[in-house]
Amino acid sequence: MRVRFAPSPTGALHVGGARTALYNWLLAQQGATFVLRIEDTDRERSTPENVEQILDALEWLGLDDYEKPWISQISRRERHQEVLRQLIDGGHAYRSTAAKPEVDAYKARHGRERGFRGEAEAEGAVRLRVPDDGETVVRDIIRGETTFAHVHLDDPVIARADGSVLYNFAVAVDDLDAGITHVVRGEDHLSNTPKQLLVLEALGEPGPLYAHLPLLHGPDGKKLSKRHGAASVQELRDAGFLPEAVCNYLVLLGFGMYDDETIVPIDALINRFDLTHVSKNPAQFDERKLRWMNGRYVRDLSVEDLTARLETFTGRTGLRAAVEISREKMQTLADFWPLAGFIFDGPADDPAAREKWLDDDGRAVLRDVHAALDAVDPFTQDAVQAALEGVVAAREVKPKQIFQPVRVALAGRAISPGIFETVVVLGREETLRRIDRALQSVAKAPAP
RNA sequence: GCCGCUAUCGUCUAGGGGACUAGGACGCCGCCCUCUCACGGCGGAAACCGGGGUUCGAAUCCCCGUAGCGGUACCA
Repeated sequence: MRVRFAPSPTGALHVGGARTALYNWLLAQQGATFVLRIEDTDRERSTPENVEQILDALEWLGLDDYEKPWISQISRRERHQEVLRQLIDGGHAYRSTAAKPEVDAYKARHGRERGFRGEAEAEGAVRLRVPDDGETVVRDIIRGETTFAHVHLDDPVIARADGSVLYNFAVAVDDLDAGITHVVRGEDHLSNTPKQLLVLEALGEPGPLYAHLPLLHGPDGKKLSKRHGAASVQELRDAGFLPEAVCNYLVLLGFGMYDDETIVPIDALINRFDLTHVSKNPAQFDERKLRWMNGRYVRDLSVEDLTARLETFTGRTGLRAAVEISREKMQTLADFWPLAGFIFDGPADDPAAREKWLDDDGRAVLRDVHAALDAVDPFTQDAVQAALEGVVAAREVKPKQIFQPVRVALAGRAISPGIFETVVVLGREETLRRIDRALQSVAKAPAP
């Protein structure tokens, strides 16, 4: 069994493409040979930058154990010309100058549902001759057999007038030469499959087995694109998602497990994945569910691992202590800095929080807390907690009345990791300094 | 227009003639936990597109409609 992933040469890897790659990769883990080929027959759009982006995305996802990738247009020109000549000489294809107007005129005469048939000419583009009778059957593991009657099919153009070949021709010949047995790709290719099969048939070749995956849609039900937010793997990475969560989510988006598990690591998926259980209907990409799933994966990471990833993501170092007290509150890596950045960069500026919690009562509380923490020794979490709870008891108020002013003094906002943990991570000196500063800044603020 | 694919809670899905009072997950609502935000726990609302068949029996099989999506390029 040989499978291949043949993405467009257009830079960023679309999440739909990522899912296709994932399914191919899963098949490879089950024993298939996995081939990667950039399919580019359109004036070499496969720039080194574009190819690198695709390869990077696959590497990030951990799907990079394919056979050495190759680019169709660049390496296959001569072979394509050879097959083209073979088809023309054999009477399976012909040159024709007929374009859109001629095709429309033909259909006006013979009926809208009749496929275009042209006459052989001395020059022009190359069209494949489709038999008038019969049908081409696409054998698909996911959908069963789909039949296309030849009468409805136009003689497809397989090469331009300048001799450069077109996708439906190139992909058929490339798959044939690469010995591909199973083609797993998006459903958008289903309607063009008979053209590819017809090329193969003219060559006397049987054609592979297909598995056309349902398309991915955005929240509005339309094909997923940039305007839906993160539509590419690189955007997902930049948004702070973990590759293992993205893989888990993508596999299950369109693939139903027999049991009811949702969080299934990619390794566990290898044994259970089965093309016959891939869903037939298009799926909407739901970023909220991905966020939830990503949170689960974040919490399963060790503190060391999570710290390393966050240091790469933020470009900062020395994050470990802050990570340890924040990990329960993150869904994505991008959530970390807004939550814990104050530990490193000083309090945030949230006027509403200051106004609410640093009023006269709040300042009185801060003075008590300052005194209490000043006396704590050793400065451990238990001791800090006892000291702060002592203030709560002494003032006979709800814990929140004490903890929130402290939180705002330290973090500058009403949301932060646990207050005892935060105080300990900041240390006595920094904590007291921030409380002093909060008292001063409030005192200096002009009275309303 | 023509050709094709698809159709279960808002979303992802389980379901392959009786086990369906249609199960799980995200999201949503309520309660609990609680120093904020989260996490976690418990509970709840929420679906078989419509119409005909086949059958003792249909979410499941067939047909027709409808809707959504895709293809229809000298794009990939």
